[in-house]
Amino acid sequence: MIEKQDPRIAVTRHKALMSAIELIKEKGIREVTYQSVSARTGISRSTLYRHWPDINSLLLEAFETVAAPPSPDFLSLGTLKADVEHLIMGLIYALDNTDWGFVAPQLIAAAAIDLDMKKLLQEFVLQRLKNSEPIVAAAIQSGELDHNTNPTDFLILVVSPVFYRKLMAGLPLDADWVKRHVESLCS
Amino acid sequence: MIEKQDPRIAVTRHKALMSAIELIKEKGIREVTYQSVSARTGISRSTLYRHWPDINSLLLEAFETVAAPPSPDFLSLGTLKADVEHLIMGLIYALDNTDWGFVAPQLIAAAAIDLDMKKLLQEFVLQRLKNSEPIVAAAIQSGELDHNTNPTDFLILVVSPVFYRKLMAGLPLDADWVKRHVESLCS
DNA sequence: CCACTATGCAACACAATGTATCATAAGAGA
DNA sequence: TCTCTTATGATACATTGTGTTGCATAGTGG
Repeated sequence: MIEKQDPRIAVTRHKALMSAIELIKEKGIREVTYQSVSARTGISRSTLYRHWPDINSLLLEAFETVAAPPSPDFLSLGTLKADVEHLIMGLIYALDNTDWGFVAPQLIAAAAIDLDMKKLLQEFVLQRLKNSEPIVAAAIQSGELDHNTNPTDFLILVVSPVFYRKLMAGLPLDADWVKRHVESLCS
Repeated sequence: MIEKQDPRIAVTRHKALMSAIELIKEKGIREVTYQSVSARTGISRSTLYRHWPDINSLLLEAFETVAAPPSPDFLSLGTLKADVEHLIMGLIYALDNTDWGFVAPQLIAAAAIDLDMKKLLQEFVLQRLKNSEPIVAAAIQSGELDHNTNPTDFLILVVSPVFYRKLMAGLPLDADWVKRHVESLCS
């Protein structure tokens, strides 16, 4: 049973959330205020207060919007090496080009402080890992991976260096590194 | 040539920075204001403004204080497996028990926005990796690792899953996992 | 003891927060 | 089309935080 409601609500909420995401990306959560969102969107402050009782709830919903459930479709490319490379290339692209990529470090920080944020981030991350599990299953099937390989462990071994290099070490994620990395995991 | 200066300055700066670190740990950088630091320390706002012209410079120096250069001493335990396990256990301990551990996610977020923060984080991370390179060198010497193993690549493979599990996936870092992880990298 | 200066205090203009009231404009239903 | 409902915008207000300044005080070094 879907309640019919004023379409203006959806427009207002969407505009405010998009604006919050932009602000998070560009200046960090410190700069996300009722004032700044109001100024960017033209939505009056009083309206923002009506929709979100405090800034944290607005931030949480903005993060939720970005961390929408990813597509679970999977089609093996034939070899483990190809599948892993495809997974990594997709991740690198996402980190450099999508809202999720820019917002992720801010969400990591928020998750360290706030339990709701922590839950949101964890569920998103675990869902993504789960979506990639067929890669491991296929490789076990074909004998490329040992039959008692832990899918989560293996996938984390694949993706975690990407985050580490990008968010912490500031090391390049170029084709050369991808090749080395894939080689070291699928030999 | 060391300038002799009023010892009160050092006391004031130290108290303020410690307070800022506490606030970062507990509530995130959003809550670090001249007001909150002043309230916690008893230092008057005007004094804080004299030492740091804006909040970002205070935050940066607080992060610098936490990310002090780590000890570069290394002594091999005899086997690669033992050295890697020691490295990981130390990292897990630090993440759970030191200022650095609690502040790291906030610094990751700050680094994604601010260039100075980025530089600070990267230099710290790269220095830590460098400090652990003797582990790889010793293992190559003993034949436990291939002679053309890239030290940085290998060490990132070791430590990045710790950060991923702790900061993103919220997965346990218990003895069981450490054993599995070490086993999968040093076989 | 004196000169120096780091700190604390008070005052200020200004901006942001959080709340409330009222008028208006847009959508829903007949 | 007309009316009822309600989401929004405008305004006002008390409160809190920011950024700055001037002055008094108290601790430091010579």
